[in-house]
Amino acid sequence: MNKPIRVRFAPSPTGFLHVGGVRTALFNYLFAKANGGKFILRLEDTDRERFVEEGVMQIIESLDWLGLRPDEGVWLEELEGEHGPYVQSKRLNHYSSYANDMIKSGQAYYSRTSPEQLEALKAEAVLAKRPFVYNYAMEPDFGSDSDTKGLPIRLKVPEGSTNWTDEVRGSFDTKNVLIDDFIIIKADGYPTYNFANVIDDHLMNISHVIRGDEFISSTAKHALLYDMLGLSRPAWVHLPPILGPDGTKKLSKRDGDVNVLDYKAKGYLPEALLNFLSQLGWNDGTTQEIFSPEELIAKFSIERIQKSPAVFDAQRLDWMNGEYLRNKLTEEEFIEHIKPYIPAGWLEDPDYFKSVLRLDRDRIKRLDEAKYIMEIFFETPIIDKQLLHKKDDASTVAGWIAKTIAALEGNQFTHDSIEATLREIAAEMKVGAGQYFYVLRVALTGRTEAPGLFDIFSTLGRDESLKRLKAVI
RNA sequence: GGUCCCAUCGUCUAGCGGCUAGGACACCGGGUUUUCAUUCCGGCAACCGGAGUUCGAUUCUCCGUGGGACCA
Repeated sequence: MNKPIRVRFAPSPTGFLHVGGVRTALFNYLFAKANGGKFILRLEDTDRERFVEEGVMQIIESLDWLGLRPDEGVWLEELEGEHGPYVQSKRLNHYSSYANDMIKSGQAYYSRTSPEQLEALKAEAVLAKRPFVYNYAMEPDFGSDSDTKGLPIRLKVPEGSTNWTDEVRGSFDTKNVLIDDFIIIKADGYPTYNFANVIDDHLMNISHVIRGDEFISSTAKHALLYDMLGLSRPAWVHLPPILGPDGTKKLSKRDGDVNVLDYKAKGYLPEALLNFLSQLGWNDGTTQEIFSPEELIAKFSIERIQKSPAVFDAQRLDWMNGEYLRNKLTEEEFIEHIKPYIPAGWLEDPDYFKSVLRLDRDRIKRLDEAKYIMEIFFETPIIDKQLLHKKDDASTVAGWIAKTIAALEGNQFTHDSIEATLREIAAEMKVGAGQYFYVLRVALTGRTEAPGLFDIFSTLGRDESLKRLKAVI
């Protein structure tokens, strides 16, 4: 009785995979894995005008980075499966075969309305303030002309109504008079989205259609198609939209909803991004915030998918990424992750690199920040004199630094010995530690934010530290 | 213009008739620290409005308002 669980992610390669698409892919993936089902990747490329060649590889690369590997369908090489091909442009024979059958049975027809006539009909409807719903009665009389070449095929929508159930929103009931005789095969011979989608989901044995809620309004058409073809319907699961930061419109490019590979470039971990996205429109009902991919699979359920939209909050993503960076990686793993973001030369002395990393690791929220944060330990900083003399005049500062150099020459140069010496000097000069240490920090790093001062000294070592101090006086 | 969907802190959300409406991000204080970050403690902050149902509504129903999606 129960159909095997088979879900698909079916993007159109019209651009790059973006955040909304990833969330859809993720929920499909989680549902499949949670139920021992199959996750299928299908490409909907019948919109030839908007097709982007690189789009296909970008989608695969993105899913691969995220670890959302399909069980079946389009992939780098090896995948595919018994229901292929998984690219719609290679499945044209299926669509025309179904369409022809529907014409024979009178469920569909070749439409002879010209674009001009169509426009006129629309204008008429607008003028009469009536919704425009195309139907068979509007077809022009074509007499004995039986040439059907280059004509689009329309569905002949029957009377009655179509109802269907969404697993998260409940049932919908649409009067068929509101559904127009939509085109199923375009004049160029390609199927429309609505048609190809249904045929493929049927042929590929899809049990659950999990997709964005922008498809709710076309689902009645899909349900109708299944019924007319006598096919059993899948379960529909529509996901709430992800809105941009101001909450008034869908997340767009302007809000950072760009190629997900940009998130990789910026140094987000895939686990963190998935964790974050999993909470947009779903939660497990507890106060848990951090979920490993395995936990998500174990806990995911359609019942807990939200109805209301979610706003994409980049700050929360940054926080979560920081959590992963700090707590979910071993030192070795962290180093592996950070490599692409830093100069290779920094790793020449692994022990030194590790000692720097231990000071800076908790400060890194995104891997692309690592270079800036760590570079003070690998490159001679440029000192802004204005910054150096911000709190005290140049001669005072020079005096402090000279004294510091002298005192540190013979120091053992451990964190504690440096601290003892510097505090002694501060007391001796009757200068506040905050003021004095500020100057040393700037002299050493060129910055006002950095790790602890004594850690900087001891990590840099005596030679480098003194060299930097001497350079500013 | 038509059809449909949604509605708890600024944001992600818990709640499924009776709670001081909970957690997290952000923000603001304070401790730790020489600074930023980390960390710990504390604080600010929400049930869109109006009817109805009910002994009792954040929760159920209806209307309104607001936001969104699709089609045109």
